[in-house]
Amino acid sequence: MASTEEYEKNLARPTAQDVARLAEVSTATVSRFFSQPGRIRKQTAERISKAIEVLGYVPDLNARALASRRADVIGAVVPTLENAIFAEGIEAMQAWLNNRSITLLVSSSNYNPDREYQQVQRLIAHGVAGLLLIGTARHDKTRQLIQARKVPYCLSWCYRSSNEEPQIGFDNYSAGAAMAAEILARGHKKIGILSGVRDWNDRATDRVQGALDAFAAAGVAVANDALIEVTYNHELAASALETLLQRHSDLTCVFCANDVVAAGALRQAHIMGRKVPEDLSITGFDDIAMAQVLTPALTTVRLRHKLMGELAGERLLEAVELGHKVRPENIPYSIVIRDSLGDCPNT
Amino acid sequence: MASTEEYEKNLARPTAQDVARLAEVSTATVSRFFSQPGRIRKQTAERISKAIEVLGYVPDLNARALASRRADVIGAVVPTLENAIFAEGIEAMQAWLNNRSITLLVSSSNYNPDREYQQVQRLIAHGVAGLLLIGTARHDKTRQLIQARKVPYCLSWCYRSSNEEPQIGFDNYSAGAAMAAEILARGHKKIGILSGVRDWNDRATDRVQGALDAFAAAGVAVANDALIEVTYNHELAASALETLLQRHSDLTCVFCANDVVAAGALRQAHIMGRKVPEDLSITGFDDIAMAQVLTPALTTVRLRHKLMGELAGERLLEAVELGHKVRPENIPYSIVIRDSLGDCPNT
DNA sequence: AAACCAAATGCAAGCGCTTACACGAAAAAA
DNA sequence: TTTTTTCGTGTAAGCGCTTGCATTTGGTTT
Repeated sequence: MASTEEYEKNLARPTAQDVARLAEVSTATVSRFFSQPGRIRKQTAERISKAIEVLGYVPDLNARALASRRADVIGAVVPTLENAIFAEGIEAMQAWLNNRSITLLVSSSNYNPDREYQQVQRLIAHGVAGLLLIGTARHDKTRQLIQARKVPYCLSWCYRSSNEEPQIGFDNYSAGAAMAAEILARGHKKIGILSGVRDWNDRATDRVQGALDAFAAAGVAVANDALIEVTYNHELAASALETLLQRHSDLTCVFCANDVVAAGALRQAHIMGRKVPEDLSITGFDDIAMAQVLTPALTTVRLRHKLMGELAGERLLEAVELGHKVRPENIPYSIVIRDSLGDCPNT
Repeated sequence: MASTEEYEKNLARPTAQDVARLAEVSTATVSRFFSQPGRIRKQTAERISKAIEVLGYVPDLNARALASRRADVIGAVVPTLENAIFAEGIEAMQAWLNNRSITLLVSSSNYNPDREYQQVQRLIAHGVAGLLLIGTARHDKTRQLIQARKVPYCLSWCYRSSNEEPQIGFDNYSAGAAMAAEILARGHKKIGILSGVRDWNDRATDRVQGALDAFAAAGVAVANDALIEVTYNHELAASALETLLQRHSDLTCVFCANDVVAAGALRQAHIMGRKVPEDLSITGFDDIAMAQVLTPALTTVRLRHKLMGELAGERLLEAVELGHKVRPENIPYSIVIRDSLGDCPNT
């Protein structure tokens, strides 16, 4: 029965056409009801409103995007949502955008530039009006694609003054140096570093380099084999700390490039019977929620991930609406002194 | 200069039309190049392929969705990505779906049923082919909307045999009881509970109820004021534990309905000088990554969040393609015994 | 009451793609 | 060879919406 099918279909997905018919107006008016409600006579608006209600009409955003040549969607490609800093930032950005009825389309690259390119392509295929990317390191073709499509975009979680591209994030280099200064101020001379994987990751690179340079400037040398790279993972960090202490049992402080690694290190230090901070100091980076609940509570660099997410939403939307580049922002960090960093025991 | 504009526009967003022209075929063939590559002569396919490459063509998924009446998009509404269990599960689901070139559109309800309804509406407006929701508690109108649009959906992170709807998740009630059994097996009689907020949250409700019933069945009463509800937050959990111990200083074990709360409790116990597990045992729920890095390492219920995410992706896609309901799955949990649960000290 | 002017609506042409249906050519069967 | 199939492709009619332009409407002004 074609008629039954059709009836059911209409029941299932009422269109603007249906609304128009019921409200006795044209589809143009229904369309304006959404886009420019002020331009519609109150009485008409009520009829439309009632028709929408009665039919359970939900506008088709795909059709809208196609017809209007713009989508109320902004895209983001993060390395992974399993990293709490990205989850937090993205969550905040999404909340901010949703309140302005724009959709955030998120996808993950798993720290892989090839996948990032694919995801960017996919987001562009979805017609995103703007794009949030993480960090500065990526394939040229990714940048080219974005520029060719003239999609407003910005980099996030990073802020390198040397970079021309719009960035909303943190100066990881300087933050790394600042934490190093705290460490130096407590008299530490034998220092180890647990870095994140720096390949294709400017945040990890800058954090470590900032610290390294600060140590060097103070005349404190960090041996090559006193720096170990670890992927974002507690257990690997734990065993890395073990290696570090085997190589250099005289370390009094370990600078960790993120809180997850620091947590693993903290755990391992405990297992190895090194009291933190009495025997060994450990510092983190990011100030994720877990940092303050660890024992001892983690001294770390606080980065305002949520603020960053909101700001990114705001600036990206602004750029989309005004049609210019994203206004960059260097978001200040701060050092949170808790318990895991103490004075150098040999002093 | 209209011609310049047009030129630039064409440069920026080549269409299937442009590809067709360059490859000297019709747009129908270009379309088939994507949807049924096997049906195209190799030689033709190569011309199209080259044209796509040359122009940097990216298909417009909005137009595709409109014309084909189906979108390669599945939607999910989670309470929040800041909760690591959801971040993990969604990440896994997304990875699974992306590998099959379907997009996962995620949004957050912030544990608010009204927002959940809005988000579902938004996802439907985007034309999602399937929908993932968390838990069983929601507004009726949300369910009605989904059913009216005939969108395949499934509930996740929960599995209640009493529920008719397709679910892919865990039997929280029974898992709660299982952990309670472990606690009872170690001789604990004075037990406190740190629950999640149970209102509109069936997972928290079931976990606690399962434990409560198991305790009762063993003749162990949990005083009304020995159960405190806490929102998902370390600090609140810490102060809740403090309250709990003030009210009942003789507690030997605290059952926590999630790991984040357990982490806060662990921290607070340390601050209050109660040794875990010698003086006080604490159990968690979820087995998030942090659980094993805490000191002492957390005894908790392991839920396979990633597996759940992948399975949800698989089953949802299957349901979309085959046009039937989602095949449900009760995913087994397990108890992970680590250090935070010990024998009752008074034994 | 006529004349005028915003304001409110309708008309209709697409947006970029998919997909019956049709059709000619090549391959298989007769 | 002729007749069927099969295959590869084109034609063209939309999908549900927006929007420039034309038209109508209702309220103001004279």
